[in-house]
Amino acid sequence: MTERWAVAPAEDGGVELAALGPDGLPVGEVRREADLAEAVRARPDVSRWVWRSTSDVYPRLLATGVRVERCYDIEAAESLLLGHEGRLGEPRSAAAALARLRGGPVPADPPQRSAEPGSQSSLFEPRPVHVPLTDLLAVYADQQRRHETTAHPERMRLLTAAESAGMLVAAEMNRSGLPWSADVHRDVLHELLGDRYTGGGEPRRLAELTEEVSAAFGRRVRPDLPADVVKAFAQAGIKVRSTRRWEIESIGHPAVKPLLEYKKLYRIWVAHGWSWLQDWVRDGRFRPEYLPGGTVTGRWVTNGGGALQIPKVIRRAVVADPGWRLVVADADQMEPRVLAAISRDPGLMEVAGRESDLYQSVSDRAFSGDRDQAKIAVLGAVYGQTSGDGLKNLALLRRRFPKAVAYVDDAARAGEEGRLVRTWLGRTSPPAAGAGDGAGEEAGIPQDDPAETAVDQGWVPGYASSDSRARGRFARNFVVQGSAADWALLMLAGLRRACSPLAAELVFFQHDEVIVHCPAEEADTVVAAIRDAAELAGRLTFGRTPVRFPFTTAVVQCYADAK
DNA sequence: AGTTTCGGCGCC
DNA sequence: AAAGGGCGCCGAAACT
Repeated sequence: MTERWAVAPAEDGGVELAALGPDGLPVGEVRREADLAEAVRARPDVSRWVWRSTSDVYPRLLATGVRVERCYDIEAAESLLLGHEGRLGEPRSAAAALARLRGGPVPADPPQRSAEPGSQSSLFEPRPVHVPLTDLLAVYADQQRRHETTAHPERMRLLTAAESAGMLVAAEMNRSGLPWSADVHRDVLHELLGDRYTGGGEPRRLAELTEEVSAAFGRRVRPDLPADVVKAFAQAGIKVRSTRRWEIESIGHPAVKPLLEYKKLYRIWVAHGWSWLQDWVRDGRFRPEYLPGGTVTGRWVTNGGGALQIPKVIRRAVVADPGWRLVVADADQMEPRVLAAISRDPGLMEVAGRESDLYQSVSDRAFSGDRDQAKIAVLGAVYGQTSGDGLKNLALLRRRFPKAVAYVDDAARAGEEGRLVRTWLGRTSPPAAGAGDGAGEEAGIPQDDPAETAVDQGWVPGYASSDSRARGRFARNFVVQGSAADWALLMLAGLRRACSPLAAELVFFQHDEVIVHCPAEEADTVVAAIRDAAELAGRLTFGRTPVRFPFTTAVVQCYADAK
């Protein structure tokens, strides 16, 4: 049974519904019913719901305990299709898509809401322009057509389906939250920072370190002010350009040690300290708001709470409920495995076809067993390192894995030349600023005069400007990081499906890592489900490939115990 | 006074 | 000689 229906909340609080045929066109009349959640609950055989926006509709369903199997998120798809068409930056709302279809004035997208601690998802957001279901269906039909005009229609269909699945996962995780012990968090803070208040505001330990730094310099220095620290070093006869860790850690000065300690703890204090706890943790759950596809590469971001940057020491506060466990799963060397899959480099596919440590295998083949050098080389190839050991090692890498390096080199060249690059499934890089025919430009902003721009950027004929080199590095990374994000979406979708008959819940996702919260007796099932989802995602995303996608999994009560 | 940018670091 | 990619967060500094 693969019934597909479209649904749209109506302006009067009711709901519009339509059954869709295999061709995606409505079958029969649009129906009106009184209640969104009831309408969906009454149709358990529907396997895919087509709607404008998951973040608009799905939280309302979840609030009444209704889950759906699959959806098609029209606005998420619009964004991906626009991107593929090289028109990223044009408004992506359903109302805008409709206006483009009908030839009316295209409304700008509503401004992005900034983070608001504790806000219950998107329930109270200002309403977007309402699009009646019949119009929504016109946009949907047009999108189906546009899928067919892409380079790989079957991949694009998979991508919009996967992004939609990600939207479901995100909405469910937004609701469930990450189990969080405020008591443990406070213990950690006290252990690291000491008492919270010492008159001035800094916790005790930071105040002590400020004294130590000042004593070392022989004058009052505020370690949290880079300008002050640079000046203090200068007065001590040491020239530093900044106070970055890598720049000052090798300096032989007594202020360095307490200064670095201060920076580390200061970071914890301001980003994940007591006020963070107050703002983001309620009823034993940390509830960030996940935004799938929030980055150009398709990686997720979170809106507030910094959920994707939880410091290792703070992870002690992530604790399973009594009788429950956290299944923490981390994909092993995801990016080079993805590079193997997309480049089809025979040598890299061979080492990525094993579950054993990929960097070790690469180093055995090309770096005389020096794993660290191999890892630096691989990551340098993916990130576009242009100096240091990475560059030297890149030559070794290129000799053994020519197709893999050529793949990212080609992407880099495309980026330098201002061409678009795509992930394996077709997510597309944004056009370079000032490039293209103006379709992707902001209205009212004139394009730079090419000659003037070239002068400004120090462009010399025959050489890439620093700007174009930056675009090259971006594009090089984009194809790998983005294709990895493609794969991760499919993995998440599969895992979500496997968990649906269980009590287990997905509670955390961070690029290549997932956490499932489940009753202890389900843990083994979940571990197996993760492994299966990863392998299935590999086949779905990349087709037939020898590349394996192993996970390291740990069944723990506390996140910090997983490493 | 309010808004934007910068510096530095957290995560992958 | 030479800046490795993607993000979010915060306070301070710089701005309007």
